[in-house]
Amino acid sequence: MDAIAAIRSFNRFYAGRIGALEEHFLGQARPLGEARLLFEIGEAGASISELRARLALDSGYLSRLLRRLEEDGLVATEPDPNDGRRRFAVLTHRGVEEWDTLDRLSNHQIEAIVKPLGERRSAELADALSRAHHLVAAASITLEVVDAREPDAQAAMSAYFAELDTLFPTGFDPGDALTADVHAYDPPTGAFVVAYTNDRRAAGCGALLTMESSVGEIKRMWVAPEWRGVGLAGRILEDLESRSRSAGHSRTVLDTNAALHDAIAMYERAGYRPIERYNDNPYAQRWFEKRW
Amino acid sequence: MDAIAAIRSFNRFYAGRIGALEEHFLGQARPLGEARLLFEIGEAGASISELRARLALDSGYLSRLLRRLEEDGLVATEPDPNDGRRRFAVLTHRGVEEWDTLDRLSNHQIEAIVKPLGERRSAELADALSRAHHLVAAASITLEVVDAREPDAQAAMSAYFAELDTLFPTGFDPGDALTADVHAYDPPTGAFVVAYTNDRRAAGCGALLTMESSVGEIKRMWVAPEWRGVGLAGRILEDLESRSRSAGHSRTVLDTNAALHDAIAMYERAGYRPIERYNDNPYAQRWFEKRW
DNA sequence: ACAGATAGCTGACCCAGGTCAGCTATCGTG
DNA sequence: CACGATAGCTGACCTGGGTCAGCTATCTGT
Repeated sequence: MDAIAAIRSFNRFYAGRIGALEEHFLGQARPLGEARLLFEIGEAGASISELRARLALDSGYLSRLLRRLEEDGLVATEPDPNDGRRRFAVLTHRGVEEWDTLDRLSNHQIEAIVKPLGERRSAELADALSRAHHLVAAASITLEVVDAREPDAQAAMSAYFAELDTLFPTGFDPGDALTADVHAYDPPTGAFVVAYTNDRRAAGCGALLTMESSVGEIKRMWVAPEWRGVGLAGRILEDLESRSRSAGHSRTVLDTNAALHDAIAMYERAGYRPIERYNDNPYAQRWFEKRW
Repeated sequence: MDAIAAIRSFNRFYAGRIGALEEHFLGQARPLGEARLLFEIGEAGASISELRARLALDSGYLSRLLRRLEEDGLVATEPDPNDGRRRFAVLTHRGVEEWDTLDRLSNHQIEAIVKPLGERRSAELADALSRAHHLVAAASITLEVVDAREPDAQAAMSAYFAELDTLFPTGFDPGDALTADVHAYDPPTGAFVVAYTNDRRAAGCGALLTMESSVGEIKRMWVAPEWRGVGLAGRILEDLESRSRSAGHSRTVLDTNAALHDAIAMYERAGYRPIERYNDNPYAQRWFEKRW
């Protein structure tokens, strides 16, 4: 794979250049671990357990780091009023000062690297890195089966319906779709899949239900606008199809609105073929199936 | 700066995702330092001093790492036949095997990250990273004054002349340009500047000489094809101008061939204005000056 | 009210990574 | 041939990062 070689060469180069640089300068004022922790606490503060999760640190190790920052007068901890076991860490005035210093230094560091490029090329660099960032983030989206009544699932479906409402000439009325209908997506005969980003935000969803014993129906296929064009819909569809196969279906069907051109094109690319109307969905003008 | 924010956000994300990943997996078989060293020795082998320079390691530390790899039967060292003080490290058969394993693992690791993207998006990612790589590499090019008789300078000029030869309708005959003429570039009245990449390869050059006591002349402005379009010529020109100012000149002049459209455009952007012919260079059709 | 779970802390310990001074063998130069 | 410089090695030492077991205080569910 050429892509892999490119990524690896980038890694080696970039790690040595920028990564090490940042580490080195962060580590000169105080040990890296402490600096990172200081950064992570930030001006908003954070609960200890949150920090432990975000930095993936051992609880003992984190305790010690915190105590050192406390001794240096950069951080103060206070018990959580709602739960006496938990504690909350905030930056002191001096902590904020050091945070600012680190932040400023970090900016200068990057600026120094980028300065020779001039404004136009810097913008190009930023653009290339943003694209790479977005693509890697997209690649690390994972699909999980959740209960369709859960907040994440409900939010995803709501976003989907809101979008349909603006897209369809007649608008869209979800009716019971968020509540009564969702039992059809319960395993083992159905599934509601949410696509989660690295930071646990829903990037899309899709649902499967069993129409007849040998027929699965795909519904609620949706991808958040910021994650379109990275093949996520295809991944969700594939996931639902494999669940359909596991459920013993011999084919999946789906309906869609003529206004959803991209979706239709995607279904066709995925091997779906037009069939006759199989339901009385007032918003559907096209029906598809895929056999295996 | 928006660019800086983008780069920092990328750094944080990327370091946590790919960087840490690579480190972690490299470090599981054997300590990271050893793994890196193994990688760096490579199938071609390397001299100890080379390794020390490339990995920026303390000589004692490197010695110890090497000895551990030797004990594990992965590396063998042999004295340099030409210089009894120096030693050369090569991978043994088992060393090559482990190298291959690490290499393969590294590929799989990246492949796993990239796989969900599909081929087209992977290629896009690779493209974005290559562009970023190239831009950062361009930004870290440094300018150094060298003796024009040195190999690097000679090579850069030769490449320049070879290019002129293909570009000019009449071809180009350098005459004494590589030898007798270069004394004009000797400091303090002149300067020959070579642009070095991170890995000490010449990416371009430029020269300054003193025509009259108050007039500097810019010559031998050249940028290697792979480094064009990143503002390097502008940097070299600026550097030479500042040297000209320091030398007490009140203006710089230069000549160029009408075929070199990009160069002419660059000179104009940099503030150069057309003047009358000031020399009898048979290859020049345009003459410029810049005053300050 | 009590058992078990949870959050955070402490002590003990380990290892990789890194630095420094000093040693030996060899080389290049006058 | 003697001198200083250079390449590499060894010993001694330090620090940061990290793990593990066990402790205490608190919370939650029954």
